[in-house]
Amino acid sequence: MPELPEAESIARALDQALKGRTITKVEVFFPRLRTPLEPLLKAGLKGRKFVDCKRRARYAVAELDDGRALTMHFGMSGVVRVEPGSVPKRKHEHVFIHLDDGNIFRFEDPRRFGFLEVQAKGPDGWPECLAGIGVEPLDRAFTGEMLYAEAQKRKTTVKELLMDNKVVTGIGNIYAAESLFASGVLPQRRAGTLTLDECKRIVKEVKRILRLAIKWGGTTVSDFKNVDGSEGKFAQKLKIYARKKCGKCGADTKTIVLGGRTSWYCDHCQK
DNA sequence: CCTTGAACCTGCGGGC
DNA sequence: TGCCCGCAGGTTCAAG
Repeated sequence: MPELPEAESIARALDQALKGRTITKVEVFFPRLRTPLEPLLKAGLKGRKFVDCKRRARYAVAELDDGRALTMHFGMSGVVRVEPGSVPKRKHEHVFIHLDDGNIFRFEDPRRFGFLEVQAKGPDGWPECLAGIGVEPLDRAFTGEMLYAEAQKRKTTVKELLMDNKVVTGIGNIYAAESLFASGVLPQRRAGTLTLDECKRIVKEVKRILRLAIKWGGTTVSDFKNVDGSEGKFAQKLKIYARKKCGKCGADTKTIVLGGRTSWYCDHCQK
């Protein structure tokens, strides 16, 4: 599923496709995703206009002209499209939001781990469900010093720390693996053993890889599609995730399960 | 507090 | 051909 680069690609595309469009009808074809979908039907969306769409963590937040926001998360298998009504409904498309230009915003999600709700905005301008999440990895506040301070407090591995949304948001299984590989740090290293220099290197690589992945439209492993239907081209740039051979030295990669997730590494290139 | 493991789902590929 | 198992970009909740 979409990690930060995929959510960013979706949010940017939706900003273009939805901005200024008025909602003419909402249809729901399944009772629930992660949460029930009835409230969406009863939210009074007809006649509301989209103002813009932004990303926060792995959420895309489409703001409405009444101060509320259509807030979405893509779970493991969520795909969003904006297509004409003439395109037949796919099997796992659970929500249609019809627009005044004849297009339909469609939310497809086979595994239904996704999230789609109309939320009131809190004092910080973001929907209430986003309160309490960690720092944005591309923000200036995410520094080597900050990561080092967090690492000192914990007994977990560095990979689990990078994937902890309460610390830093949006880094999932793919980009944690790629960032640690690029940093030369083993994913199973205890966070408390990291030096400040290593934390600085990890932060630098996280930012570089996320920016690069955004540039390539994210990573498609199997399900993910951009709003225009294209695949995430960063899949071709992966050096370690789901690879049999290390993308740098060519040695056989190894895996270890950390926090319940398969973690790929090269014990020659990472220490 | 923190850490761990299970649960929520469908689809796909591999082994038999 | 079909069945069973394990696994997949995430998040949340209960239990220790």
